[in-house]
Amino acid sequence: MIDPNILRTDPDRIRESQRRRGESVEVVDLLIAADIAKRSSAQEFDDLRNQQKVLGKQMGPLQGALKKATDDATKAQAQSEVDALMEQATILADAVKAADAHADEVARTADKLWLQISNLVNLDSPVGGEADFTILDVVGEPRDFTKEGFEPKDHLDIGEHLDAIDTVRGAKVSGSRFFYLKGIGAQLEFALLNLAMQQAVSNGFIPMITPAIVLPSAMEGTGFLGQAAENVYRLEEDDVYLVGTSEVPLAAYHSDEIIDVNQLPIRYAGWSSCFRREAGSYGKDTRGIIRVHQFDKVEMFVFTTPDQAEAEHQRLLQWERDFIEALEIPYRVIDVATGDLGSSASRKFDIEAWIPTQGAYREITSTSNTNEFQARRLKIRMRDGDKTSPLATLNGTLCAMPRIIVAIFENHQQADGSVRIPKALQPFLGGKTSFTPPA
RNA sequence: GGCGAGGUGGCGGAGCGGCCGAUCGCAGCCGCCUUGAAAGCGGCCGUGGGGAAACUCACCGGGGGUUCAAAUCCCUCCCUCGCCGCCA
Repeated sequence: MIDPNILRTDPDRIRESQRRRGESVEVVDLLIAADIAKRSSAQEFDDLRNQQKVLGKQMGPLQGALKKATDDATKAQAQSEVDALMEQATILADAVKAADAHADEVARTADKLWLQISNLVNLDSPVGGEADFTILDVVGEPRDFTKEGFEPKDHLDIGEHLDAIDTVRGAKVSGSRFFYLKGIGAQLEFALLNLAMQQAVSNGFIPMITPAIVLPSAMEGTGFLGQAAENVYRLEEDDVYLVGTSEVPLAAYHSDEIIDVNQLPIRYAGWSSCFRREAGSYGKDTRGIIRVHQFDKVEMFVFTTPDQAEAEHQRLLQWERDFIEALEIPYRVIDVATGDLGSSASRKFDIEAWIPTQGAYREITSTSNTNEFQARRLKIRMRDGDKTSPLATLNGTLCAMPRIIVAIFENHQQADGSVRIPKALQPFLGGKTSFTPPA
């Protein structure tokens, strides 16, 4: 959620953000009304409760006096005082109960509306839908296969030729959009994991292996139960969720905590399986492993101060670029448009790798600045002197396995069907320089 | 899965149903003392909401209940620890 003060002092900023996202603007007005109602009903409850407490404080001594009374006159006197007080208290108790129930209800309404407000978009983000991104940079030269004299094969052909990817058996065992990484394929993933972790650690990240199942509070807190909910697997029986990214367990790791500002930034590199329902993507990327229900990913996640968030966002982007460049993959960087940010991000940069057989750049990493949005929901604060305030969280993909493997296979394939191994990866593959089919 | 014990402020650890947002110790902060430090002494020392402020309300694992009044009694769920069973 965003700073409630903005709602009270500058609601137009929120309206503008919602408008740029293509989301409800009316909800802002509903929320303003609900916010006022919430505060006034809470005030009513406070007052009544205060009266009840004041009354309650008189009750003890009075009953004590009643007990100690020896003669009938004082006893009767005390008794009548107790009775009168009790009568008042009973009436008040009902009023308190009613006010409490009302305040609760009103607060719930307001809270629910708050969850419908997405993070404030960064005003520098391009406005529009999925196609309205701006291109920030293009790096590397796509290979000219015509000039090289052969037709590039797609990653699945290559993967099958190398006996590295098996989607047929994936589908047999688990259904469509599941796959096996086998032999070279599995080794490649381990090599990528090690390269990614080595880079992350040298950049000050703490490696983390996270749970892949989380409670609703973690999902809610990271903002994945809004529009993104349809893509989340839920285990009904236990009321838990499979994470679509380790961003969720990493963000929630410090939930309900107050972190000393001197410890920031805290950087984690999380490794976990990721699960996505891919609802509403029927027919898209049905071939190969570009869009799958389960994959592994190394994710960078940072807790920092809000004033450092934008600079950190640039650093995350740079680290993503470093990794892609180490793998010698041509790519471009895009500034994602407001309509395609997701509810948590204020700004998002995607890196898209060149995929030769598609003649297109396809998303392989994504880094988001969520400012204080997730931290507010997850109650993660920082202590600066005697002040506590929400901190900022950011996330960025370091290495999403299937898509990186796709990019490596397609971009580094050779005419003879082998795949060249980029230098940076060779130390993690026993010094091997190319992938060839198993004997 | 079964039985037992327990969940209180950064940590430890109290808390007859009203005087408890909570005694005390440690850690931390400020001051005094000291050439400096330690010790000692004095003070401060949870989080959040509302309010300009005075002040006020909420929170003692979560939720519900009893009561005029709940950290304290009842129900329920969760978690931690111990033992047993089962499985890695």
